[in-house]
Amino acid sequence: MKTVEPASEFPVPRDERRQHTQERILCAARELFSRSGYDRTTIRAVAAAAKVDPALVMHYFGSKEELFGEAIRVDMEDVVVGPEEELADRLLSKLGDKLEAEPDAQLALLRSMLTHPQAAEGVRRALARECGQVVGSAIGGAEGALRAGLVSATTIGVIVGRYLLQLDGLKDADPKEITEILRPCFRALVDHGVEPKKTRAPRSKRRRAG
Amino acid sequence: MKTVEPASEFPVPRDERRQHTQERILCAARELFSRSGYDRTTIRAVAAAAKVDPALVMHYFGSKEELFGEAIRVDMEDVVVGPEEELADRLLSKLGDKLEAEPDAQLALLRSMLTHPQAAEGVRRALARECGQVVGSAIGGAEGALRAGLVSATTIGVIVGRYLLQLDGLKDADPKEITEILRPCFRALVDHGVEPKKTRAPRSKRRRAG
DNA sequence: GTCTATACGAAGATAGAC
DNA sequence: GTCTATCTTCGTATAGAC
Repeated sequence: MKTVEPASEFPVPRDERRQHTQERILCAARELFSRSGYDRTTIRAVAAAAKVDPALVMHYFGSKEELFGEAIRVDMEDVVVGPEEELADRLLSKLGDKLEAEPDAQLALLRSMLTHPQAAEGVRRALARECGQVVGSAIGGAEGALRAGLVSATTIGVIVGRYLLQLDGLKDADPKEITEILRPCFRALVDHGVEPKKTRAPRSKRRRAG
Repeated sequence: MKTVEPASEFPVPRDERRQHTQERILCAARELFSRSGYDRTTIRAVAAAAKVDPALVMHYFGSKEELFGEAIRVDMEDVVVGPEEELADRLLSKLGDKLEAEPDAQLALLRSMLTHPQAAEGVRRALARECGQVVGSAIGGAEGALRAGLVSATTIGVIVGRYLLQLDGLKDADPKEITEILRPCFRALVDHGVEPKKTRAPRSKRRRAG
């Protein structure tokens, strides 16, 4: 099979074509990986979806693992810092973004996170980066880490529940409404030792530090 | 390979042996399915772990799919009902049980829920059964379903984060502490239209029904 | 650079000996 | 009832023609 080309009208730069082809393969790979997970996605299927030869996929990416590695690479360089008492809202806002966007790139990662070690590691890293700020706001380090873990767990649970498990009340819900309902939860998880401002004190009894 | 037997001292009832062997296979299957997921678990590996011949596994269970179906079957007949204002605590209590127990049977189901449709359906059903009570407590049906979905998502997120993803602050945490920190979250999610008793009113503005 | 053909291995499933 | 041997299919990966 040959890549569709307009016979030979005028010379398209090879590098451009090549890059375009690679991108199409990657796009197809993301699509299939995100839909079926790593194991059930075959090189052949990716090649077919990208309208190229299977061997070409191997030629470009070397192996299925490397293709997967490229497909799940998602640049996450947008950790916004800010006042501590707004941390919960910042995290919620980021969750809201993901709920609006249907993050196709991230779904490939999430779909395989339970069965593919590399994907699991990627998720752990992404979560640690995003929710890591929660740790610092703790009184004792251990509880801070736990709270960060719970924020991570909630975030993952919502995205997985919506896009992957497609839970009934969640899959068609309005992202705005989701984040609004979750706001008290995030605040309760994040704002513990922090002085309450417009939010009421989340807990009645204090916990000992350490 | 033969199943280890004491030469032939006295006749062990065949049905008993058979049942015992089946149980050993199922146990090995659960172990492997929960560790590696459906796709990466092979009949051969299950047979080896159970110290039986691969063909015997097929003989007993018919196919890999059916074996999986048996392995993930977990009787969940313990939906406790009770006063509505304690619903959040009941749900938390059940979550606490799962966090204490390391539910080996359920992990097989959870591990494959993102890549195996049958497992996904099983999880959806289990969650709906457990968290379905939340729906009824809503003012408008849609928001109730959403809240039930969010409780489900949180629950799944915590268990997945602890046992499967093994998130740092979560994997070694004390279950008691986890549920205590989550309590305000569950209350905020569940107790919305409900008259607050010992818990403060979770929201200030009312929502229109329908 | 692109594609055809194929090697190589592994897995699920089956047939039939004992 | 239990196990050996094998069939079939399908996956990744490679070698080499054009």
